[in-house]
Amino acid sequence: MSDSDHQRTVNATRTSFTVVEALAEREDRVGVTQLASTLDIPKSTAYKHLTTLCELGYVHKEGRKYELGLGLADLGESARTRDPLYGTAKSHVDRLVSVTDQPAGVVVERRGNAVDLYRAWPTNRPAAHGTNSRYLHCSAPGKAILAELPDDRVAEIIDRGLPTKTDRTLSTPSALREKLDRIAERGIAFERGEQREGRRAVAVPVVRNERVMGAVYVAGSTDRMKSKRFEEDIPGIIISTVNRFTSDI
Amino acid sequence: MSDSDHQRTVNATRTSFTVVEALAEREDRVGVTQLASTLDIPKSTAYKHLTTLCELGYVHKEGRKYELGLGLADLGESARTRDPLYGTAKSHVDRLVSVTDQPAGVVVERRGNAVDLYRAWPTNRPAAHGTNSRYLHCSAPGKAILAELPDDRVAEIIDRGLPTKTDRTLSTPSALREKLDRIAERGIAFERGEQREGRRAVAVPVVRNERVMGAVYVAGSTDRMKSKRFEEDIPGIIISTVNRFTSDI
DNA sequence: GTGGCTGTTCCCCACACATGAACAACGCTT
DNA sequence: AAGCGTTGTTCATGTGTGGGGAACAGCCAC
Repeated sequence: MSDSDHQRTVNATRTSFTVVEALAEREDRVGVTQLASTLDIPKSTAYKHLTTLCELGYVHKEGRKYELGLGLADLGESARTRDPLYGTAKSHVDRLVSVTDQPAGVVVERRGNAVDLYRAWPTNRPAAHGTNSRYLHCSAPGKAILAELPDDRVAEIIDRGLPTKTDRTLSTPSALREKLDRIAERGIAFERGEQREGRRAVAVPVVRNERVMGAVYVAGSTDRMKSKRFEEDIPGIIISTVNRFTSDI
Repeated sequence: MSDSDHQRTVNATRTSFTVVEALAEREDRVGVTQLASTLDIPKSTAYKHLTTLCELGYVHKEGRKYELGLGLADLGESARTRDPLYGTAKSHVDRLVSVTDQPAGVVVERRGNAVDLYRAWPTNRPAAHGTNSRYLHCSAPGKAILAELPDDRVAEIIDRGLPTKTDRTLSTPSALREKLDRIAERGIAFERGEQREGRRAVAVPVVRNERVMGAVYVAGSTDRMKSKRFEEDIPGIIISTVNRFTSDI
């Protein structure tokens, strides 16, 4: 597959994005040599692509080190707000935040990872940004989506590994599969400190035409989400919210 | 410049991003032929790049039409949260929202456009997302940044045109330049329905080592921002906020 | 059915990308 | 301050590949 595809695709584009992705994964800035060696490509090639990406504004050069450029922020915003779920779910997420006085959001899946389309926080108690897991298996919205995904897709994702984030993370295929069955039955997913100690969440998948579009969640610290509120009230609110806008997509 | 640069940069990458940018600018999905004709490139070339970008997850193919993919959302988030201003300003913006009970944010400039690094809204009254101007000249944070930018950069940006958004937009170079001088003197910028009818905002530039890093703003509808609150109270709050974190960057 | 669109594939050649090696610039150690 | 290792940058080259035209196929409207 790759051999025939390579014939009809642009290799240079691929390497350029490999460079960008490498920069995205690193926390710190990085030099040409370092980047080239981690990607196992010649220095000069890395340099040429970095220069090109700089010129386009998607990579930023600070001194002799490179990092992600803000051009990507523009593109990313365009991509997020373009998704059909964004437009329909946004106002409902906002209302969830008001009603529950807790952070809420809407998540979609792409290539086995969770992507936040939109999230909002209660004003006086803003939560951390960018801390949500990219992994599906250890978050409420991720599991809600997984439970609705076709079996072969789930298998693919499981095969890529189930990293352990806390000691409650479901990191074996069998444990995860069993949980997903229960989630599919009930139509709701819970997260109890599986991606971060002290964090809880409830999520409901958004299904349309038998395809899962994403999931809506409400999150919060364990002390704000316990017993009936966590297990019944908030689930009920989310379910009715999702029902409401699933019909009028 | 372009001729010599073309020798040491990757053309294929450039066209790939041209394709992505074209998709970002269009509201609707687009087909190969249509895209190729607007970009004035051969169909087959457009097709090859689109296919490559699809494979990488940065473009999404729905039926026979193409649109931006969610891979860009990931990269965009990485880029935003990586900016030094993001980390330092975020919590202060959150506090501005609490204190003023109005939307606030932090903006940086890239390539003559305004990019929102972070913004937040009061819980019960969430504002529209993605509606802020990409233009610098008609928003409070944009003007705050312009006022601190070197003259040649300002000239470049003015040369690219000053689109009129409302009848209050400063759309002539002389009017804008005059205003920027006053903003530079006072260290604060006001926006009075210049980018959208009924919207007001106050912004303060963040300057470090004589270089402008970005601007922090508080926005709101005209009826929530008038007289002393608009002209003195909120400006004072923002200035003291910015002063506080400029010192400990 | 038919015609005019699309998207997709084919194929070939110029040429621009990938590459290693040479060069220059930095910064650390002494 | 000088030297040396490291890094970034440039150069030169052949070869793989991206660009582009044109042919093919698939859709939809009429």
